[in-house]
Amino acid sequence: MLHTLSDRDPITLAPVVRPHCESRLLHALGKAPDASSNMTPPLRQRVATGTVLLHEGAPARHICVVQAGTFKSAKTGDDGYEHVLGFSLRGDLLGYDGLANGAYASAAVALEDSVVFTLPLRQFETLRHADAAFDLALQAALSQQMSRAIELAELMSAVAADARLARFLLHVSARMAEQGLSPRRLRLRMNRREIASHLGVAHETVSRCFSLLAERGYLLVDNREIEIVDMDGLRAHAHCTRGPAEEPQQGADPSRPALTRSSANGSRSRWRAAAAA
Amino acid sequence: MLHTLSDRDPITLAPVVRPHCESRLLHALGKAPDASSNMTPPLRQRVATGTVLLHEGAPARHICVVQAGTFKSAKTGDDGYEHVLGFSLRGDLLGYDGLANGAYASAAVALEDSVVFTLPLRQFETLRHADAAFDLALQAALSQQMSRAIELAELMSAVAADARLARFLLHVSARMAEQGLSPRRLRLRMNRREIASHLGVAHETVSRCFSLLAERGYLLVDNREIEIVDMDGLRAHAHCTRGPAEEPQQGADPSRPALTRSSANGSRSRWRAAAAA
DNA sequence: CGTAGGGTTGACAGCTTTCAAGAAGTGTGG
DNA sequence: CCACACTTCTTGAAAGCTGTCAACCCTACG
Repeated sequence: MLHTLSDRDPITLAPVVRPHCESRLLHALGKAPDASSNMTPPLRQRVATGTVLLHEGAPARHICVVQAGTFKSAKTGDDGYEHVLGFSLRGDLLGYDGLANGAYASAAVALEDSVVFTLPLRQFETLRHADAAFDLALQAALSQQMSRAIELAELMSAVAADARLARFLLHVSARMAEQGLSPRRLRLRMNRREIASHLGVAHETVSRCFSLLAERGYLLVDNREIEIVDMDGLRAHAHCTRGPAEEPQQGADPSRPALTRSSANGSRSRWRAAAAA
Repeated sequence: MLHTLSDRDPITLAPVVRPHCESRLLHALGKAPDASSNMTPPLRQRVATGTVLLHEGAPARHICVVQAGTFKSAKTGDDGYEHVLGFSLRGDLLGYDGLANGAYASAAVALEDSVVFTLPLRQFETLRHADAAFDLALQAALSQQMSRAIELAELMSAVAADARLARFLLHVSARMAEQGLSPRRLRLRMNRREIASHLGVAHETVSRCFSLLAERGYLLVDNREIEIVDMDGLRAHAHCTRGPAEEPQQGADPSRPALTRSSANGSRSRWRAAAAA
């Protein structure tokens, strides 16, 4: 169930070359399209769930921009442990870490069916010098990426596991909002183990923290479907550097009965939140 | 004891404008100097220990390149907790995270008397387009920075505190080696609290881990003077994702008596390592 | 229908944090 | 030069949280 793209032939699944792709690339990078597309258009490439788009350690020959979908960036240690560095959405660059050493420093794996623009490095350089708009968009994307790296470093810093998870969810929520989606209803593309690896905790702990945040009344949890019902509460919980968020009054708020036990019964009430008892 | 540079007048301490500074900048960025310096030279600026070179949240008007010395990048939370994001040495860029949002995402503070090149953003853009060598050097530095960010994210990931410290020391060692300095004798420019913040642990834990690594015979520790005496052992200790490095035989190796108790007696034997008892 | 993978929860050992105190280093002023 | 204050570093003890091991439920899939 895990496809891989050969390094020699990175366009394996469904290469679709379209006119005006460059404008779309610029759009994906967050800039208004530029009419001066006199370059050969970049390749638009579909990537199926589970596909390894970039292999860690492989010679870096391409730079990719996520146009749709979700990727995880991961690095596998000598002991086989996979460390998830981050998740990439529309507009994010993949493979840029390969410029320095000529080889990708991390792998990129599609977590859902996705679409990327693929630029050979040579074309990448050419584009940068020929198209000012592209260069600016790139520059901005890079800087953004850098701030995001900082933000994510903060996420993993000296806090309790539940606060980390809260920050992670707020981060995801913010990115959803950036793309015009609902910041409250999240559909996580990654499993618990990947979240755990990203946050630097055990996957069981992630599970427990989801339960805790649900108990507190901040979330409704149904597997990967998350609904944030108390954004401020979640934010408060995320802010506490240490300790359980300065005495949350009582364990569970009686005024907010909230549902419990995932998938107890049918249709819509599969949410997990707090035990009424 | 904490100087700050005004945002309006960033050249406060000892502005020294020299000819051919651009070549030196390129050199600092890791590239061979280019003879075609027809630009106004960037400003070379001395920064005293403790000076805040870039203020978090301040409008981003400059990009700096570290020419000599050490800086810490830090972000202060709403609760006043300072999170140390990383340490910057010669060739590293400071302030690049400000390009995206127009304001610096993190502060940069000198940990020792240092020297930086300061480029106004406008000049920065001009330089990039006019000087291909500069642009390439910048690109490489950015990519390097990105890989470094990944590396550091790895450092903080799901491992025990002692392994984190081991990784951190190996990281510092490698950077020292990059600059032609000894990879074994390290002179840390940051205090325990800053290391702790960077690693995401309590500063007491850092202290204890130093003691542990010294006990194991990997290090000699005298405050901020560190000597790595068993690089392979340290590396092995850093590699273990979890657990105390698969049974280190016994607590202390009798064949390596090693010194103990810092500053017990005079001259050179102030190293701390293992209790002989 | 059986298997495999994902998610949740419990129990316990272990590590880390926190609180507290002491030792050592640094800088200032008398 | 010494005393003093302040910061940094180290160490101890107790409490808390997290990791590990294990079991269970559910869904997807062959």
